[in-house]
Amino acid sequence: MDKIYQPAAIETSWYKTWEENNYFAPSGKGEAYSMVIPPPNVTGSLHMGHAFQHTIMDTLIRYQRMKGKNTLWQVGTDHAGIATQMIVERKLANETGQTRHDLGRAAFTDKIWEWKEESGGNITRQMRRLGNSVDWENERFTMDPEFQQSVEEAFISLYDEGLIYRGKRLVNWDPKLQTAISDLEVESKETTGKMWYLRYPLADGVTTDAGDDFIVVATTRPETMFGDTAVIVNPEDTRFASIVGKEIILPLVGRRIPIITDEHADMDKGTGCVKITPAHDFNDYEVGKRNKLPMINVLTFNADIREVGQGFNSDGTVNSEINCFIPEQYHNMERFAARRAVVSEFEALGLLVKIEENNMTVPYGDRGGVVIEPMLTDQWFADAKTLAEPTIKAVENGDIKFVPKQYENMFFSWMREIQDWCISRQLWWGHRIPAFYDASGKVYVAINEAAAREKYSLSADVTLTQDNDVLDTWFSSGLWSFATLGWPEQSDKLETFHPTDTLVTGFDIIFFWVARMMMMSMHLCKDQAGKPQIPFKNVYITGLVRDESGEKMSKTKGNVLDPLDMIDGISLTDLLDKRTGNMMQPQMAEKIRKRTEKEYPDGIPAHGTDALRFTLAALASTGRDINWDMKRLEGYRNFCNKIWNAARYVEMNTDGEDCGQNGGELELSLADRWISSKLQQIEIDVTKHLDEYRLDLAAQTLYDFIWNEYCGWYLELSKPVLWNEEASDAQKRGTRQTLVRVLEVIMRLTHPIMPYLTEEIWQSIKTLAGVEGDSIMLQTFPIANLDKVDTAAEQDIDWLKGVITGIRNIRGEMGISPAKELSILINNGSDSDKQRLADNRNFLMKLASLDNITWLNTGEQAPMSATQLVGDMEVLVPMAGLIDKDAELGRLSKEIEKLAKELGRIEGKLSNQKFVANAPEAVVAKEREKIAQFKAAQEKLVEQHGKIKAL
RNA sequence: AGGACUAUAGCUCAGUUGGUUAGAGCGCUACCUUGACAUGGUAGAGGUCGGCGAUUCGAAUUCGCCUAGUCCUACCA
Repeated sequence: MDKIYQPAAIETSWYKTWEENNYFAPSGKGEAYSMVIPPPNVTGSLHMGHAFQHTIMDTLIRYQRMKGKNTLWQVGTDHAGIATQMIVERKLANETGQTRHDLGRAAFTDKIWEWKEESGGNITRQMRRLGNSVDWENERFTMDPEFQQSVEEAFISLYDEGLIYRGKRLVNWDPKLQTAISDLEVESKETTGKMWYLRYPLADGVTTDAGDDFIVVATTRPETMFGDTAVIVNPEDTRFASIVGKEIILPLVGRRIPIITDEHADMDKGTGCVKITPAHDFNDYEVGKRNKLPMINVLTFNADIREVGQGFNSDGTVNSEINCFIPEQYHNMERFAARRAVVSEFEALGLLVKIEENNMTVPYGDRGGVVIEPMLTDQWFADAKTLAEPTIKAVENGDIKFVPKQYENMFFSWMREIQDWCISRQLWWGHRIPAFYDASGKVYVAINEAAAREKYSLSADVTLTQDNDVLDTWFSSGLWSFATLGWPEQSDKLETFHPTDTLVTGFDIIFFWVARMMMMSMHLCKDQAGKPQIPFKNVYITGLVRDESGEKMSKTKGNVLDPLDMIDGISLTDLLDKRTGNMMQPQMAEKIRKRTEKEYPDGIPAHGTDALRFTLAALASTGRDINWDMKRLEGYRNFCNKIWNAARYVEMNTDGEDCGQNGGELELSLADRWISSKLQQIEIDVTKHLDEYRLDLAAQTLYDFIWNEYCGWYLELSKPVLWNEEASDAQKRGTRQTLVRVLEVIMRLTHPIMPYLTEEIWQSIKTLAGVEGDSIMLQTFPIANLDKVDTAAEQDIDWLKGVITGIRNIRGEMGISPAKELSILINNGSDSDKQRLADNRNFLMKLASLDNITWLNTGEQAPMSATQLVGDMEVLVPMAGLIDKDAELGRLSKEIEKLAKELGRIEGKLSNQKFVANAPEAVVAKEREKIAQFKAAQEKLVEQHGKIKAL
């Protein structure tokens, strides 16, 4: 073994071995345990968030596999409709200047498939490097023919049940991408806008009670006024009661529109009069439906003003009666230009009353980044309310649990208010909706044209054309948990692995994905008894991985870290290229460059997969975002090195030696019994933490045990046995065996988090440890054996540590070189101290670097010494020639002061009658014991202080 | 506007049912190339647990209010 841990050398080959031997596939034996990966975008690449989630999932699946479960980690990728289409459109524009319309639908989707082939391997390569033990043989892609079929089947059956419908509705429309999007894809941004107060003249010479021949309405979007079809006032509003039922003449257009009453008008807001534009505002749309108002669409699909509006009745049918006139100077005007133009015209006409600054939130498309328009279009919708109902119950009654639990509230509040889900998208990349239309526009839903003809008994002379729209990406990923297992076919796999056990994902897609998967699964999947099947039992919600200053990682900020760069390292030049290359806003490049040069002047060194995974696990406290800390990664890289070197030590001392594999008498030292005893508790703790998704605590437990107990104390304690020529074969055998077996168990305990290092070490020591097997990943997870718990040994070692630490403290504080061998004396020791001293003399001499220990009997005179107390026993280091008087006085004072402070606190407590009366006896007794002990110690130290001072 | 979460050492974070001398890593100080490891070892400094109040014999932990920050949902004619 090399002196320095070199991760790259061991990490590349083991993954290949595992994969080639098909260790990742379900074993077919034991209880099932399954997870699905949240399918990443097929053309994307993994970021730190993925690395984080994949580490958690891989740790869980490796742990369950080692526990003997029949494990499946379902892997695959998502076609990610809008995102992928945008990437390829941009690429096309950059390379040839063409748009997708220049190519046509078929040629363009071919281009996307090409791009998928080209870049789709990226993710899977990264996952392999991260050590993810997914079932590659059953990799799925949401656009695979089988998956496609599942999607169509789901759509058709929901349609046949009346849970999917088509209709003309107001939807969120992205004018840049020219598609409908769902509520969830809209991001609200806070901005300061303006509110314009406009005068609408009353028709027919009517005046208000105040004597005005006009009313005033307020709006933030004047350009939509071309589509106004009513003005409302509150039915209770006496100010306007007299003009209800009268009409106004819409300026610029000349259309007469009615003044009606509706609850929506708030008497205390604005002027109390509200203009209603049902085709361009969600509230107005509702008002329009309630009052059967016509709707006039005045915008084109890219949100310019139309030449003539489109009139509809409130039920969505065409209304050819209504006057849809739009003045010529506005034709094809961009929406914000039109806004300015309308305002100036109102001003010119003397109809602009005032302008107010107005804080408001404006909706933006999360992909296109432009302001969303409510747009009246024909779309497909899913009846989310009906679908949501059983999922709410499933969470309420605990069939599905969220970790951490507070996300359940978030889930409930959304699900109980859920709106119908717009599932059609005007894109080319995705699952084309299996719906066909005849010449009259009548719709037929079936898997293909032939099926449609048969299902609806259509004669051959009816021409059918398929719907041009595709389904929302989340519609298909909503089927992920069961469509990947073969649904709608009732496959064995589906039966074995569904519902899955744990879903690990980010809170940002609880609504997008988690909730949808629950709705889809519970509606479409039934168990044998016909009961709706949940997609998963537990949802582990992870936080976000942020940069060191707590900012979200994003390309535009230039603070993105690629997990592979943590693993393999990257030079500054390459890192700069990566961060500043191919930017949407090149002006940011210089800033990012400076920032990167400052943060990583030498690039990023290699740390290895295991260190990265351990770091992510250690940071994974539930319900909290992670601020990435490069120092932490370094620390855990050092931890890997520590383990590596401990293994080297073990190998050096056991390889070719008798470790008792073939029998022979064994004598275990106190240290051997102690470390074995401690190990049992660690096994219990790690198991508990992993079962409770506390990977951070599991990692912390392992770190502390391995570094401090095993390496820090036990390896040191093994030396006095192994290097002692007087030790017997049985003693050496006992220590060697303990050394190697404990290490072997540690490797298995740690393997789920750090697969590579543990496999490498395990392979080189398995024979010495007397175990057999091809790979650590197929070994059993350690189970505590309580027979090995040895409380006496643990107490003895605590005593030993106390003596050693006491002497080291004197050395440290007094500046005595560690190389200087000391003669110490023991005073006021009990019989058990004497026994312990006799048992542990070797350990003590070696670890405290002593050349002599003298036991003082009662009454024997001790030379002037520095003193450390271990219980009542005094450990004395003679001062002569070694210790400065003032330094020792200082040290003693410090100790005395500490004790005094503590004594004051406890005495206060005990003098409180209420405490003594009310606190449990054990607590009071404990305090009394402490006080006695501290008092005795204090007295001794004070006496010592006095003696030295008198010198 | 409603809700959730967070606030503990210089930094990043643990602290499970109230009783610990409040912990870890990194950083800092001093000393040390001792035969696994300087990606190391030993010792040490550093905290009125955001503020106020309540409950309790006892609060970092429970409750209320406040402050600061993050996020979500809704509304904004």
